[in-house]
Amino acid sequence: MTEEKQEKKNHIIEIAERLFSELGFDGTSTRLIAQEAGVNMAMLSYYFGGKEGLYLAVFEQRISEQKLRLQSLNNESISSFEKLDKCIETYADRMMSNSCFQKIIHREISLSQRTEVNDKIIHLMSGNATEVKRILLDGIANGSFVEVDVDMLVATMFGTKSYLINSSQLASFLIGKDITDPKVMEEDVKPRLKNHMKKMFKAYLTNHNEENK
Amino acid sequence: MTEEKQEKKNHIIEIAERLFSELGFDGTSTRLIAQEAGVNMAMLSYYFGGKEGLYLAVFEQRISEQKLRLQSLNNESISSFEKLDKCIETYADRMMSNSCFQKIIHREISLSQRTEVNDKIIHLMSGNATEVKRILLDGIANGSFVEVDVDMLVATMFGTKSYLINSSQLASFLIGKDITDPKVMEEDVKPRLKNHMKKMFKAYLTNHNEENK
DNA sequence: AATTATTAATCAATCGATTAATTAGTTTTG
DNA sequence: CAAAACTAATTAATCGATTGATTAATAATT
Repeated sequence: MTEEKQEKKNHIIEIAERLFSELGFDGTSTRLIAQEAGVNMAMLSYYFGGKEGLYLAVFEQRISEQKLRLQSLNNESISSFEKLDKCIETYADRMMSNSCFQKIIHREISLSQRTEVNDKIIHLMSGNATEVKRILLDGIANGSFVEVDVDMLVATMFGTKSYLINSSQLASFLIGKDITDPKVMEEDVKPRLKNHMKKMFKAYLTNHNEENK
Repeated sequence: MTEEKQEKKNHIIEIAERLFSELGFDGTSTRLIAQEAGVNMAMLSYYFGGKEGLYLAVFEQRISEQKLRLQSLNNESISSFEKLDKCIETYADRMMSNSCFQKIIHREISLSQRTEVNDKIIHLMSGNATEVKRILLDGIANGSFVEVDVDMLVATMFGTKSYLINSSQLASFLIGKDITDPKVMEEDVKPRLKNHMKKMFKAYLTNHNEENK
């Protein structure tokens, strides 16, 4: 059955994604993946052409879901502040789910090898960064926002979220709760992150009392 | 010679640090380390007891330098704003150097294994986070700062810097320059990061016009 | 002479990948 | 409709390569 086969492939991808995120690419053996997925090791090559192919399949699977709908957001006729808020909202919602994939992406970026996967990631992520940057630049151009270092502000936006996901052990210590617990993440961390980002960005982007120096 | 031996050990550690940061722990073979360092492979076990021991040695080497002198800063009798500025300054200076080690640390945290190394990192990094948190809490307590979500703000501080270092490929695209170039990093990125962080933090921590809702 | 440092060679273990054989499922054919 | 032929899916076993580690022999230093 075609759909049955696809289900099995998806199951393998799901397992592989988790293991890759926990153990890294080199740290995850095909034997372990096969064992955890409950399939024969040869199936990985049969389905995906090998370990590298499976790794790529994980990205193919997620990368479409991952594309933020910021382009359409940027075309809406709403204020720059509303765009920014929606952007923060969307990003936080998206990023908190599939944290496994986020970890893989982040680790893959920090290494500088495996160029095929790397190129895909860079293309995807840089596209997102560009959209956020445009919202900020537009806001500055139409006078809604004060002039700030846009690049650094984008780094702050992505970096803050990234810290909570990728340094979850540290963040858990900082907050005093186990961030990896989905309930804590959803009901505590996510709302606080959204609120924090919105307030801080607004305060910074409307701050007029330090024009000199 | 004891010092000559120590020099050789340090040289190996230096090479290993770079390779671990570029290729990851599992992705770096002992043969490659020995080759790059120009020593026999057996020397790694002879000196460090094995690959894991060498990995630990990298941390032992760096972890002392890594400890920020924030405790003393916290005892100085200066304003909360000055403390915060100095904190940002110190952190940016420290973090931009030895970015290799920073990458290793970050990757090690995002994985959740290799517990001995992990514990050391968590202990070190959480200590730093606590100090920054205290500066912010003190500032709020004495009325210098507006009440904000301190934990999230600490995440922003560490996350922004982490983004520039660990996602340097993305950040380079964002900024339009090669961040990995030390000259660019020192003369462009670092000053901008410091300036950005100081202004944003100040704007956020002195913002009084949105108390409602 | 005795301890330390260094080398080349080799160890077992594990890696990803592939093979040949077997089962299951589908299609063709009488 | 059912037997045969064929294709796809799955398995166990094995492949060569590479891994980290260790050995026994040699060189250097004390």
